Amino acid sequence: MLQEKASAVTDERMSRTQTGGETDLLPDQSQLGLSTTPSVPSSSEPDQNIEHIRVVLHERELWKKFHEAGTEMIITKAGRRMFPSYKVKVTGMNPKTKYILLIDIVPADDHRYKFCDNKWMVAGKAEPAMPGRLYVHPDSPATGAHWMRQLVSFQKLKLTNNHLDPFGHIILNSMHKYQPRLHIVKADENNAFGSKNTAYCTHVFHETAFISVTSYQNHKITQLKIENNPFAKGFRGSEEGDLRVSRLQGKEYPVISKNMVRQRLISSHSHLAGKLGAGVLTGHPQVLSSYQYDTGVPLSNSDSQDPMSNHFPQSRDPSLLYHCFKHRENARHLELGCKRPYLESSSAVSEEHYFRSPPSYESPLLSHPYCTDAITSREACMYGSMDTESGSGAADTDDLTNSPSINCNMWATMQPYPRYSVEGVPYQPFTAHFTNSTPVVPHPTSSMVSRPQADLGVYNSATVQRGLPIMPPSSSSSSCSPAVPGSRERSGHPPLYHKKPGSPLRPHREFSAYSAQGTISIRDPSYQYQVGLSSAGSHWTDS
DNA sequence: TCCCCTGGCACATTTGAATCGC
DNA sequence: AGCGATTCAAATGTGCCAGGGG
Repeated sequence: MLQEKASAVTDERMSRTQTGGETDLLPDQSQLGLSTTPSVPSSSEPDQNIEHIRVVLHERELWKKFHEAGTEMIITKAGRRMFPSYKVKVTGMNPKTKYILLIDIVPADDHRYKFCDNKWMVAGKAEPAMPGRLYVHPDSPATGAHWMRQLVSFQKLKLTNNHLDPFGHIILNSMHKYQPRLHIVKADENNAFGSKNTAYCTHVFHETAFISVTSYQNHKITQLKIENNPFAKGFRGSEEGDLRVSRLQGKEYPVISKNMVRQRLISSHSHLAGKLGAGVLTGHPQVLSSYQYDTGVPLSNSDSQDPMSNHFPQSRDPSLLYHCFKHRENARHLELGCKRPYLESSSAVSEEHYFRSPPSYESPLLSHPYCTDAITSREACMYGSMDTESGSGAADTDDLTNSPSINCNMWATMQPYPRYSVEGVPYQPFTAHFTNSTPVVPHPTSSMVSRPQADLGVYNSATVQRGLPIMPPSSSSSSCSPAVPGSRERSGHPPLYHKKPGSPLRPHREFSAYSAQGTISIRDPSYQYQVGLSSAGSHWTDS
C-alpha cells in the first residue's frame, strides 16, 4: 500500500516533469544540463539502471547568478554552510531500490587564486589538497521513491578550512577553486554496495563550482548572498539603492547604507563596551569522517587559458557528464573504508554524514575499512534500523527502516583535472566546459582502467564516459560507469557494510558497525561513515 | 605594508520545548 | 490522555568589522 503510494508520488512527479509542470524546479533538461540517459549497456534491470537516473539542480538560476559573478563560499574554522545550498531533484530511480546520495568537493584545478582589481587571478600553485571528505545525505540509504519524492537537500553540508577539523566538515583550502559533485550509489542485491552489481553515478553541475574564501572578496557575491540568503536578511537594505559597500570593493562610488552606519556604530560601541558576553563557538559536534583523495592532484579542467573576467562567462548550455560505475566480477575492488569516529560528541551530534578515508595514503584499496558512529540528529529520521533486512531490498517509501548496509569498498577516488601550468593567467570563470577536443580521462590506476576517448558517448553536449569511476567536472555533467574494472572487492574481504537481517522497524536508524567482522554501526539518525578511496596512484590524464 | 585569517558582534531564521485549548 | 496550535527561548546561520599574524 505504502509502496503504491510511493510509486504514485514518483509517477506523478515524473509525469509533471515530462510535461513541464514543474518548470520552476524541473526545467527542460536541455536547459538544465540534466543527465541524459546514456546508452550504457544495461544489465538486468531495464529502465532501472543507475545510468538512467536524472538529476536536476534546484535553483539553478540562482546558482547561475552566483556563477556568473564568480561564486565564493565562506569557509570558517567552525564550518560554514554553502549558499546557495546544493539541492537536486532526482528522477529515474527505481522506486524500490535503495540508494545512497553523497557529495564530495574536489579541487577544480591546481591553482591558488587572489582577488585583484575586482577580478580573480591565478596567484600561484595550489596548496596540497586537504583530506578529502564525503558528505553523505542524512537520509541515506533510502529508496528511489524516497529520493524522488522531494528535493534532496545538502544544505547542512559545511565547509571548513580547519585541517584538523573534528566535526567531519569538508576541508578546503582558502582561495582555491572547487567543484562539488553528487554521487548516487546504488545498493546491490545484498543491500550493500561493493559487490559486482553495485553501481554509482556522478553528477557534476559546473555552475556549483566556487572559490573558497575566508571573507568575501567580490561585493557582487556579497550582495547576492544578502539578497538571497534568509539568514542574511539583517544586512539587507530597507530601501532601493541601499547598496552595501564592502571595504574590499566598490571603491568608486561608495554608498553607505543605513545598515552600514548602524553596523559601524554598533560595532564601535561594542568594542568600547568591552567584550561582555563573548560568544563561545558552539560548534555542532558532528560526525567525523572523510575520505582522502590523491593529494595535490587537482581535478578540474577549467579553461584557465581564457582571459579572466570579472564575471563568470555566461553559463553555457550545461551538459551533464554522466558517469556511472558498476562493479564487475573481476573488477578490482574500490574500497570505501569505514571506521569508527575518532571523535564522538557526547550529546548533540549533527546529522552530517561524512566519509573519510583512512589517514594513510598508501594503498587505500587495501586500507582498513572503518566507520564511525552516529549519535543524534535533529533531523527527522526517514528510516530506521539497519538491522532489518529481509534480503529483498525492496522497500516502499515507508520501508525506509530497512536501511541497507553500505559497503564502502567500492568507492573510487575523486580524481582531479589535468594539471595546468598557468601561472599568472587570469582566473577563468567556471566555464568548465567539457569538450571532445579536450577530453579528460582519469588515468588508469591500480583499480581502474582508462578508456580511449573513442569509447565515450556524447549526450546533449555532455561527454559520457564509461568504465571510469569519476569524471572530472568540466561542465554540468553526469557521469555514469556501469562497471569499474577491478572494483570488485578482494577475495576474503567482506563488504564493509552489511545489513543485519531481521531487525524490527524503528523510528531511528541503527546500523551495524563495520568492525573487524566487517560491519559498521550507524546509529540514530545521524551516523557517519569513513570512507577509503582507491585513490592511490590514480590520475587524470588527457587521452 | 599587504594579504589573509580569526574572533566577536548584531541580526534573522530555525528548532524544539513548554503551554494551552479542544 | 491525546492531539494540534501557539508561544517562547535557545540554537544556529549570516555578513561585517577590527585586529592580528605571516
